[in-house]
This record gives sequence, C-alpha cells and structure tokens, in this order.
Amino acid sequence: MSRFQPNEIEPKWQAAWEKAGTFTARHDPDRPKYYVLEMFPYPSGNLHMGHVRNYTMGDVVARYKAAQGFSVLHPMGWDAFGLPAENAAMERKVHPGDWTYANIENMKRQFASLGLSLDWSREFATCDPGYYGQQQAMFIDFMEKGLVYRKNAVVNWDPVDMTVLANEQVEDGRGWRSGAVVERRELTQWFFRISDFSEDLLEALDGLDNWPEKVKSMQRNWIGRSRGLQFSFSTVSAPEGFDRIEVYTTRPDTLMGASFIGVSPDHPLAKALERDNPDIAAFNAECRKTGTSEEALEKAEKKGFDTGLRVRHPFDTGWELPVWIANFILMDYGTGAIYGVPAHDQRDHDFAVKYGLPIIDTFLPAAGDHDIRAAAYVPPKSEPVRYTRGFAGDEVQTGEAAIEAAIRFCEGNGIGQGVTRFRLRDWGLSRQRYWGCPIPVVHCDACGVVPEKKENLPVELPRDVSFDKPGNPLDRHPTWRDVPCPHCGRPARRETDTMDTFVDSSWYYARFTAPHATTPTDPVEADYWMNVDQYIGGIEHAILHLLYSRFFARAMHLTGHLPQKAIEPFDALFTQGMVTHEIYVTRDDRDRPVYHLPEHVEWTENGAQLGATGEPVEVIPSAKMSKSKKNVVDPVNIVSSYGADTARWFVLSDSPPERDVEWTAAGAEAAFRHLSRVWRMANEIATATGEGTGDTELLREVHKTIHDVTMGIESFGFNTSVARLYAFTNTLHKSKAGADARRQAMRVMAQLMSPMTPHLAEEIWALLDGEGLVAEAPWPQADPAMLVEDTVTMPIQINGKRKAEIAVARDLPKEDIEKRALAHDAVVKALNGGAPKKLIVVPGRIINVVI
RNA sequence: GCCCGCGUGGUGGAAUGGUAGACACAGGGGACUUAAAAUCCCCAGGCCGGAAGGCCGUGCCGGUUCGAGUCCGGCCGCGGGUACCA
Repeated sequence: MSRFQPNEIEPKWQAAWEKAGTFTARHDPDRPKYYVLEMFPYPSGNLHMGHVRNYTMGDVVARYKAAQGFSVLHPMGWDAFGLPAENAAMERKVHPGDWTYANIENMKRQFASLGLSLDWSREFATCDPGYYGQQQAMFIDFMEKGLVYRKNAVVNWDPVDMTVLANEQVEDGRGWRSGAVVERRELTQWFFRISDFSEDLLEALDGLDNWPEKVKSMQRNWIGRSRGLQFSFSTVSAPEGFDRIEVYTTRPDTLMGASFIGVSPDHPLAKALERDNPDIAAFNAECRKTGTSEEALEKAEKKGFDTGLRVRHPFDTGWELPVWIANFILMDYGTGAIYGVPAHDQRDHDFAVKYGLPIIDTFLPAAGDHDIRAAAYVPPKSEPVRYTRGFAGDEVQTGEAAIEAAIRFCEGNGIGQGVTRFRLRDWGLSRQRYWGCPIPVVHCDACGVVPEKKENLPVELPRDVSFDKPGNPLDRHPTWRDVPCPHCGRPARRETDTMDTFVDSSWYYARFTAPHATTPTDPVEADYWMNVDQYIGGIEHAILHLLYSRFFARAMHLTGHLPQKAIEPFDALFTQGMVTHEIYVTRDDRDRPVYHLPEHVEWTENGAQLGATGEPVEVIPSAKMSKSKKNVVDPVNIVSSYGADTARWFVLSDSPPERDVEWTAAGAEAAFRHLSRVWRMANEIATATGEGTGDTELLREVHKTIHDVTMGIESFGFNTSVARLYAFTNTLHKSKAGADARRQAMRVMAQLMSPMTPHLAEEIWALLDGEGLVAEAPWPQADPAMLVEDTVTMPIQINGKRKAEIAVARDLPKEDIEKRALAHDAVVKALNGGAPKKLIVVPGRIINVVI
C-alpha cells in the first residue's frame, strides 16, 4: 500500500470540482438558496492562520448546506483599499495599485490550495474601478436623498510631516514617523447621516435572533440611547453671545448637587475666551495636543482651568457656579458642556478634590451611610435611595423615578426639556489619502459642491502619483484635480478626499449577488440571493463594520438598490475567535518597538533570540495576529508539507470556533497522522471481504455519529464534530463487523468528513465506489430509532456528591428507580437505617438522596 | 477611563443547572524491529494509600439551589472595541 499523499490527491480533486462546476452559484428558483459569506480579507499579500480558520469555517457551512440541497452562494473578494498600500509605496517605491494586485494574485493562489468551495466567477476587489464606480453612483444617490453632508471635524495633524494621521499612527501622542507631537486640527469633511437611523438601528437589533447577544449588546451601548434633561444656565458677565450655556444631563435629579460647570476645550465659549486670555489659549492648546481618539481623551490626566466666569443656578439665582474648561468633556457628545456633581460621579469627584470644589450630596443610601468626602456615591439607577436635596418626587425613590420626576418638574417650571439623545455620531467618511474611492464631487466657485455626472463615473484614481512627499498625492496632482464643473462647465476642482474603507466593505455582500451588473445591484439577483444567511467574521468587527453595513443597507433600500427585506443584510452572524500568537519585540535606538516574525525567532536555553543576530527578544503574551505586530504565521508551509486537509482539520479541531485560538505547530503533525490513519483504514476496508460480528452495533454508532456531527455543524461546534469523528475512527478501527458493514460505515465517515477535509473525503468516496462526487452527494440522515439506548446508566448522588451508579431500563418508572436507588449498598450504608430527607429522581439523568 | 467577552489537568479543550476532564497534544509503559522511524496496545487531574478507598479540585471571595464549570453579586487577570488599522 502506498502512503497518504495530499499533494497528489488535492490538486486532482480541485480540478475535478472545477471541471464539474460544483461551486458555481446558480440562480435556481426551484431550490431554496443559501448565502454564506465570510468577511472578505484585506490583501496583505499572505494568507495567515486567521484566514484559514475563518474561511474553513465558512466552507464547512457552505459544503454542508450544499449537501442538504440548497443552492449555495459562497463568493470571495478583496477589501483592497487602505493604508498599508500607501505605506508600501512610501517604503518600497511601488505603486499602491501594483502592490495590491500583486498581493491579490499571490493570496488567490494560496486560497486555491485550500480547496475552498468558492465561486471565483464572482470575485472582485474594492479597488477595481468597476466596483468603486458603482459605489460613487450610490454616493450621488445618497446625496440626493440628503444622506450626506459636510461639516468641520477634527483630525490628528502631524505638524512636521504636514499630514493627517490615523489613530493607529499616533503613538503616545506623537506621529509614528516624525515623532512630532500630534495636534488636533479642524477640516471640512464629508459625513453620512447614520445618526438619523439611531432609533431604528437600535430597535431592529431585537429582531436579529441569530446574532450573538454580545454583539447586539455592544451595538446597543455604542448607539447609546439616553434620556435626560437639556437646559441652559444663564451666565454672569460672559462674552457677547454667551448669555446662556446649554447643558445636557442624564441625572437631572442631582441638580442640587451641582458644583461647577465644565465645557469642552473645543466649545465655542472656550474658543471665544482664548482670544483675549493667553492663559486660556495656552490651556486649550495643551488640551488639543491629546489625540482625537476617545481612548486617548479618557485616559489622559483630568485637567481643568477656571475661566472666572460664573453661571446662576436655575433654582436659586443667588447661587453662582464657576465655569471651568475641562479636558475630559467631549464636544462631540451632548452639548459639549456639563454641570459637575462630585457627590455622584467619580470623575467629577476626582476633579473637585483636585481643584478644591464643593462636594454636595443630593441623595444617600436609603439605609446606612456613605462618606461623600471619600468617594462619589453612585448606586444603580434602579436602587431606591434617600434624597437629601431632592426637589421632585418622593424622598425615598429610585434614581430612575427621580430622573423622570426631575424632568417633569423642570419642564413644568420652564427649565429646559426632557430629551432622548444618542451617543452614535454621524459617520465621517473623508480621508485625505490616495488609495481609496474618490468622492465623486466637484467644487465650483459658481455652483458650489456639484456631484459628478453619472455617465462620467467612475472617477478613476490617476496612475501617475508620487509618494515622495507626505500628504495626499491627489491634492498636488497636476491635472487630475482641475476639471470643468459638471453643471456650468467652468473651471473647477475635484474633491481630493477619498472614502473611508469601511464604505467599501459596507455593501460588498450586496454586490456579490450581481458582481458584473452595470448598476450597483441587480433587483432580480438581489431579491433571490439576499439576505446573507450566514455571515462569519471576527469579533473585532462587532461594532463599526457591522453597524455601518446595517446603515448602508437601509440607505441602499432608500435609494432603490436593495429590497426592503435586505435592510438587515445578515440573517445570522457568527463571530469566530481570533488566531493569536506571541509577539516578539526588540527596541531601536530611540527605544521604539521593533517587531519580528515568529519564523525569525529562535528558542535557546537563554530564551528567545533573533535567529540572524542572536539579539535577545522580548516575548509579549499572545494577541490578535496583526501585520503591524508581525505575530503572523504562514500557513503556506503547512499546506505544502501536510496538505490543505490537514490545515483545515487542525484549525477546526483545536478550539471552539468562537474562542481565540493560540496557534501552535504541535497539532499539525497530529492532524496529519490522523488523516493518514483514516486513509489507511479506508484502503484496508476497500479490499476487505467476508462476514464479521457486531454489524448492528457498528450501524448504531454510524447513526449516532451522523447525529452528533450534524448537530456540531449546525451549532458551530466544529471542534466537537471533529472530536466525534476521532472517536468514530477508533470505533471503526476496533470493529469486528463484516466487510459490507465496515464499507458502509467508512462511506458515511467520508461524507461526514467532506465539509472539513474535502479532498480526502473524495478520495475515500471514490475508493469505496461512492456515486459521483461526495461534494455533490446528499447529506446522510440519522435514523432516530438507532439513537436510543435500551438501558441508561444513572449516577446516584448523596447530598449532591456522586457515590454510585445503577444501570436501569430506559423507560423504568420513577417509583421503580427510587426503589432500586434506595436499595443500593452505598445508599443503605449512608442512610444507616434512617429515612432520606428528600429524594430527587430525574429519570434518565440523576438520583440525589438528601440525608 | 468606558463598553463587551473570556478564565476548566503539563497543553488545546468536552460537559440541555444533573457522573467535571469526552476527544486530542505533550508525557510514561509495553508490542513489533538487528536498530530506528512508522504503526499497534495500555496508563495518566492533584494529594494520601500497597490496594480497596478517601479527601481536594473548573481564576479568587460570597450567594441562589437537593445539586453550580454552568445562574446571581463583588474582586483579580487576560483579550477585543473605543468612531482614521482592517
């Protein structure tokens, strides 16, 4: 017998599938469709284990659903715009387009070796003009529907490189290349009105029954609906135009505990004051040196500046409160101004202690006490508390009741009004970069902002650009920028901002239903294939990508590009865990981290070191594999030495799909050994003859295995399906059943393995005279009658601890089980002549004797 | 900081509130072999014990329950997101 040789059988079956057109999606009105989609990859140039895991999972679902008779759509494409291409252009003097398409070619070849059941005829990259041109057409439609607008927003500005930085490019407040302190700078930018959909995007989450609760929970918090009071304080001797300061609070019941007013450094009042006050200007400038990310702002040391202005408390005009500028107040949320209640907010408490501001309690525990000097008192809003400075509602009431009472009271007294607000901000889509989808508008001195004519789309990126200077090459392109106005024909300027790459990935699922259509979608195809029945991707996309896609589907429906049923485009979502790996780092002469690929690191008795130089390497615990940290593993080596089936089997077997998995080399060898063993068994069985014993027992195991493996796939418990197939391999190996029974068992096993190890499954299927391709064979059915056992083993617990077990007939009445249990030696001994306090019998499950 | 997860043997993990550790990896013992590889068989949570058996055990502390890895509360640690990484 020859050996198991994946590099021979895998290309053979890949060719057979291609010849048969097995994976070509067919619009077949007579069959139920199933659309399975994995989040498409960024073409970094190399497949990594995270891809293998993600796409193998999707492939299991796709192949399984096909076997169940569905007309399956399982497409693949490339999320091809983005920063790394521009970085490559700067570092290696290659054109971003050339770099990207070369990466795609390379990765596609690697993909092919995995034997995924993909319909490559639908492939596209988001950087194809054919794709982004349709995106531009939709942008224009969105403009017409009022879903797009422009406003000022802040960006990270590198004053040395004179360029806008991504948050990722800001390290400790400094630009990653220049090392310059980053500043916040305002630019006019394009926005989608996603916040118009806040309520709908929130409410509709309740209907997404097949989404993970954690993702819905994250989105709910992100959208962040809050109920509160908006009102204004009247100011004392403020600059002109600032007679009032508008604030929003979710805790109006604490108004009598107000201690100060805080405004954002970006608040109009703060900006007005800094014109005449150099100290305020200096403070604000200092605040603006914090990056734009929420994380940076929130983690920064809380600082304030007393403006000297005062406001009057709305309940008591003799009570004046100081107005501070505080660096932790975000201009983007609420009104950019708050009042601080140190007694009931820890951040305000810290601030009050730091600057010697009063701490005034408004409520205390209903029973007991709380030292308000030491820490803020912040009980859950649902907990009843005793109001010491209440002004509406009962003395003892919950925060929730008090908030509503306070809103009613204030509204009744002409002090502001109750409002519902959302944390969700509009989606800023402008990027000052080259490698993205051009925003298809023209700026004309006479006509203003004019959309490009649709017949002129796509607005293509110019090829001839240089990256020798930082900043957006489109901005300094000699000819691309200067165009006639589409409206009046006079000289005008193209918009040089491109779109956020999240726009590209917000509708690709819809484009896959008609990837070659001359409109963004084709109504007939969209109607047949939408929605995505199963979407699979990383948890890191739980909020932004998925929320933006939900918004985009709604916007596409409003502009006639998707049917009503597709406004929630993903019927079911599965978030797989990440593939993690240790990180290897050394420091450069400026003590900045330099990351190293695992393949460049060697382990010695002194620890990890660089293979080339022997320089010691610091090992940082496992984290998400990312190109920037270089903690990536190349699966190509595994495929070339063990074959795709081994790689697939391994990534499915070692960890539950939703959990992170740390990649190890150890398991690959074991996976290969197992598949070799299965292959050997199939060869033995193929030539076996004669009768044996235990045919029925083997058949029962076959049916139990069908059941368990099927349940595993249905519930995304691929690792348990794999474990079950391991166990069945052992069973079949030990079985003394006759040749026919073992052949039948082996054929079923090939079918059950086919979604996971499709090449080996085909080989075995052919070896055992299976009909046609196993990839096109119907899924085996478990016979329910074969699944039930006649006797069951029941554990006997005494006081909740297992002490014995008895075997009873499956349908033995409860009373008889009780009798049998009480008669058991261990129970008799434990009872010592007495009667049990309680006897719990769950038939088929457990017996618990309480003494 | 805030939001969301996760935490089980040496390792990856299994377990509708009902026998914790299935199935593997690494390890140990044995068979086969001149030998090795490969393959096959067996052992294996910890502690005590020759064994029978006993005690402990799912990050930590507490609670609900006849019964908690699973549910609830509070900690600790790790990870993801934090609106310009994708």
